[in-house]
Amino acid sequence: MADRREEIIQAGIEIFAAKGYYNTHIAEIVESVGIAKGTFYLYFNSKNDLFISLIRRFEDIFLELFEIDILVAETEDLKSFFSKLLKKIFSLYKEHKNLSIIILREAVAVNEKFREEFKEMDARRFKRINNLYQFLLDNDYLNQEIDYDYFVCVFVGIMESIVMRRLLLSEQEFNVEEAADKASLYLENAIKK
Amino acid sequence: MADRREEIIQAGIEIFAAKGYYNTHIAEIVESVGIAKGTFYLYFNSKNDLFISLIRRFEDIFLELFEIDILVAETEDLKSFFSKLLKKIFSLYKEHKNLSIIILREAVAVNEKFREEFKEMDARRFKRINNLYQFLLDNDYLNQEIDYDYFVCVFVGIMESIVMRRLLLSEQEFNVEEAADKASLYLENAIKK
Amino acid sequence: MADRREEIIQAGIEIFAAKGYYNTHIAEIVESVGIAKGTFYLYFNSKNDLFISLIRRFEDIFLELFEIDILVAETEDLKSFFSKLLKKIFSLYKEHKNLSIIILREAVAVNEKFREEFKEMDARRFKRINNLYQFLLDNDYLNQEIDYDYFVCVFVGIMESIVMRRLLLSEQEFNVEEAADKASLYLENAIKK
Amino acid sequence: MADRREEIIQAGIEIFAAKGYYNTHIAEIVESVGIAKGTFYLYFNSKNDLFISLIRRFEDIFLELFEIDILVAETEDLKSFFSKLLKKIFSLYKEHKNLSIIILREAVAVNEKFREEFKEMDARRFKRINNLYQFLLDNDYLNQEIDYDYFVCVFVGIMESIVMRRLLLSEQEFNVEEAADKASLYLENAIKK
DNA sequence: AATGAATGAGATTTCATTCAT
DNA sequence: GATGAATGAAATCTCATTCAT
Repeated sequence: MADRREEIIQAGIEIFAAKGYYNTHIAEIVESVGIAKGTFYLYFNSKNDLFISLIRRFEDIFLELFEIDILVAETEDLKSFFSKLLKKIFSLYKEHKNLSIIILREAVAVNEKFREEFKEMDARRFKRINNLYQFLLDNDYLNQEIDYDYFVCVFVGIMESIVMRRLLLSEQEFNVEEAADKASLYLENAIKK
Repeated sequence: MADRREEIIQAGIEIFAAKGYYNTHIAEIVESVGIAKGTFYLYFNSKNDLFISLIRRFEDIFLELFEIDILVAETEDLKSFFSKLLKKIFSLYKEHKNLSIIILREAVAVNEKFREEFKEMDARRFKRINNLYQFLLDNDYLNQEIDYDYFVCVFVGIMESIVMRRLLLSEQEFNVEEAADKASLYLENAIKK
Repeated sequence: MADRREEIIQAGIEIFAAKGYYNTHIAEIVESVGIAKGTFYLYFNSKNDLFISLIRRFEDIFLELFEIDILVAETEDLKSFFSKLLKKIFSLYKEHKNLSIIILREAVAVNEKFREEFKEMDARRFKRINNLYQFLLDNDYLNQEIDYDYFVCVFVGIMESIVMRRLLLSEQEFNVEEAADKASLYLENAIKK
Repeated sequence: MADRREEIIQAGIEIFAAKGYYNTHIAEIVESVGIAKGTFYLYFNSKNDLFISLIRRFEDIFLELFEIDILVAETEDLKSFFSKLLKKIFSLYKEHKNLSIIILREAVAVNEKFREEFKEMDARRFKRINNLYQFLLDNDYLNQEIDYDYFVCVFVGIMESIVMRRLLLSEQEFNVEEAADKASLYLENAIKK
């Protein structure tokens, strides 16, 4: 029986990703886990509450991504830096595909409450990307005309567009290596001096 | 009384954008228009039907965007080309902010049916961006390492990320000129020879 | 344009028979006639009113059936009497198949109001069959053990059962001659001295 | 609290019989049972579903009717055979008067789907009456001019006509003994050699 | 006479949540 | 902790009828 809460979260990830928030019913989740409806409410206050937990779960998992210290240490040039970073990012999205679907497709749409949650998470993410920006600045890799806010927008935009269209909406196997390679080429060109 | 159908569409755009598909109820739409519930169903078969109409409306409006012939004619260099194109794009998104919210935030999330509708539209959009790509190729602006699929991903990703974060999720006034300028700089650098 | 009222009645007969009272909508009737909804209400007070008119129409058409004087005049024996009578009856049902469907299938079911209308009609019909009964009695054809009420029940029951199962529910062509022949055999045997 | 499903079925039988399918609303059924609307849908998928269940219930109850083995064993002559059989039939209709109303009055009328359900049931019933026919044939009771299809039509027609007019549409107490006696007289005469 | 856009009461059905066991 | 029958507010959609033109 392990951890009931975790079982529910896993079922939630799978079903929310497959059907979307409003087309997922508590009945399905509890059936999938093999528990009674009442039991669900011992572990979560509401359907809403479970969904928020999934957003948090996403953040927990993707938190480590921008701990770039290790990357930095072993970086020789800008292209290989981006390539390594994107490989990590894409791999994580691929590994947690369902959770990614929930975040990229559902989280902003569902309702105002989740939107706020999402915006806060996005802000925290942006802060972390700041580390990356600082690193690039400090190492004199950055074209001085670049400004921070737009750099993050561009970086996240390219990354999410690839994840969305190559991984989530596509029926073909997502090739992490190739995607990282192609994208890093754009990024390097876009911002190098 | 003008055009009832159009009145309903306008109300739909506003309310779907504000509350999302599932939190928008026919009752609110008809109240907003000032008609009876039954009247709504004279013009649309269902809530679903109205939503689909909004997706189509978006496509109609944004169709012209990638008719780049005029742009092409008056283009001097790659940066000013992108800048002009993005100014047109961003202006249109800003002008149709609510419709944009519906497309970028709701359309993929609501349900499988809309997702299909959205994917088809996305495919048509990508085809049109092909014109842009061909133009760049023909004019020898493109780095030969660039491949088409990723170029479109990057282009759309940057564009949508800026629209999403600067226009839709931000509370501040969206500066079209600035956004087009910054983004075109990245794009030029990213793909020029 | 002939007679609007009659056009509506004809459309009503066809559509009520095909779809039943509650699955027939005024919209369909007026569309079939080629008039506007409002026009319908110039000729009938309500959907109900039209349906009542159809019940009356049935009665008008079937009224002549039990004017047996002519039959009586030319009758030689009981079997040929029944056979001739049933031939007339079955032919009329066949000719007015849709109206018959409405009476036999819908009229009792629809609602309390129609039920009353139907019961009254049934009573009038029974009275007319009385003529038949008197004729048989007067001619000393009837077994004395037979009583009137049950004779009518039996007569109408056999007749309607054949109409219902052979004409209305069956997909095969209804053979009036055969049906009249078979049924008259039973009837003759059942009541002859 | 006994059996919720059964309580709903009993309420359904009563109310459908009194008001007909389209004038019976879920609200009335649940109020009559004393449950909430949602509870109804725990036991039946729809109003339709409940109605189908009632048709099936009718068939279950009336299934035994044509198990004529016992009757056959104790039969001396044709008249007393019919009389006993009809007594059983009429008693059952009387006992389940409301269910009988639903079948004889509503089932064919409501809609195409029920009509199919009804036709299938009618076919099964006819098959069972075949046993009766065979018995009569085997015992050399039947006039050889009689053919099967019309015999069933006549038998069912007489029976249903009596049930309809004497039990369902009449306000007077239905006398089973008398009805069986009268009808069996007709039947015997109609088919005996 | 004829129209048809508009009405709105009311029907069926859904589903997150509760709570007595 | 676990259950699952029961809830009931609320949503979508229907359609006979009206009435200003």
